[in-house]
Amino acid sequence: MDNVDQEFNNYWETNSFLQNEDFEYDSWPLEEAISGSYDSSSPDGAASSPASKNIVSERNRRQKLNQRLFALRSVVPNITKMDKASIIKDAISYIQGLQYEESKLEAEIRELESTPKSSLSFSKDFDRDLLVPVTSKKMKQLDSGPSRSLIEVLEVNFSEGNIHGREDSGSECNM
Amino acid sequence: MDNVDQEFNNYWETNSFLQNEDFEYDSWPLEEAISGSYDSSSPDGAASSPASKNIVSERNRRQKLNQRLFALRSVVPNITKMDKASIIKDAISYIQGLQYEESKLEAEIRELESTPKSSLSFSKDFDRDLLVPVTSKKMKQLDSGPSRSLIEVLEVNFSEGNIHGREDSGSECNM
DNA sequence: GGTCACACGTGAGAC
DNA sequence: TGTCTCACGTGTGAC
Repeated sequence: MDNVDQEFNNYWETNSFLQNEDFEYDSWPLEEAISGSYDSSSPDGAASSPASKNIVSERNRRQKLNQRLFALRSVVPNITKMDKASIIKDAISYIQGLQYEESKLEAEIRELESTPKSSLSFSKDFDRDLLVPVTSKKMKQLDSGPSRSLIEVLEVNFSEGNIHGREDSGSECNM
Repeated sequence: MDNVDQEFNNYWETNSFLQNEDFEYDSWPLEEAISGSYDSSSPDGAASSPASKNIVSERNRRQKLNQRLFALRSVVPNITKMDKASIIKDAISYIQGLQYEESKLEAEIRELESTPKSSLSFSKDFDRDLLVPVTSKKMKQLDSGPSRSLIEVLEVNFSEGNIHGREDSGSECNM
């Protein structure tokens, strides 16, 4: 069922070639994580390469975007393809399905909490059976488990500490 | 704090496309409307499409990806920044928030349907206020919910190269 | 021998 | 001043 992942692992070049074990100074603006296979060859003494810095910065940005994309992929339960566009497409479908279902659940709760207990059980069961088989009638398919991937994230959290914290300018978690 | 509220319409170049608010973004037509006056001056006699075809194809792909990204942006209610990485970040946060909230609502419904009416309303309201303060459709943001730091953890996980897809193994422990 | 999808480096533009 | 983000074209590898 998850053979998609290995396929994915072959498909994209899996640019995981960055050693991330550089817990360094608390401000991490940008660090070149890739071992430079090309020489700088700028004999300017304290030569911070003018153009090479841009290159590594760009590469870093690109990598960040890919990581985000992977994170998005892992959050969406059913991904069909690994195309960087299909990932976003599935994510959109999934979001819309969740929104739809959530509004429906909310309406159901609202109705259910303000209902005389006579007709309560009837309408409840009806609605619930209606939306269990598939998420919505407009979607093609989506929605496996409602909240399973969050657990996966949690278990990732066990194995690994937080490293990247950049660009997430000041927002404190409230929990 | 972090509110960098600017006019974001000028940031990216062309945001004209992207229809809104109807589902079904699928299978859009691909068209090329660029000025194809690139002469590659191929030394070969037959100048069919030596490299220019690749160029237009690549450009088309890039445009498709941007379009998907805009679509993703439009379905996420609260977008902080327009950075192509922040869009995905907010989308992930939103998805996780929706998943969490949806499971919560589901549990609530389940509890509510199999509960005598006496203690029903009490526990319901309690649960709702406790962990979903912004449940309604007018929620201010559920971005900065419990799932903010999880994205970073995921990113760390990906950048480490642990992309084997082991993450999808079903585990049902619910917090 | 084609297309598809990708990463890469580079110039431009916006802060 | 520099830094950041972007689109672009090009080469490569996988179907």
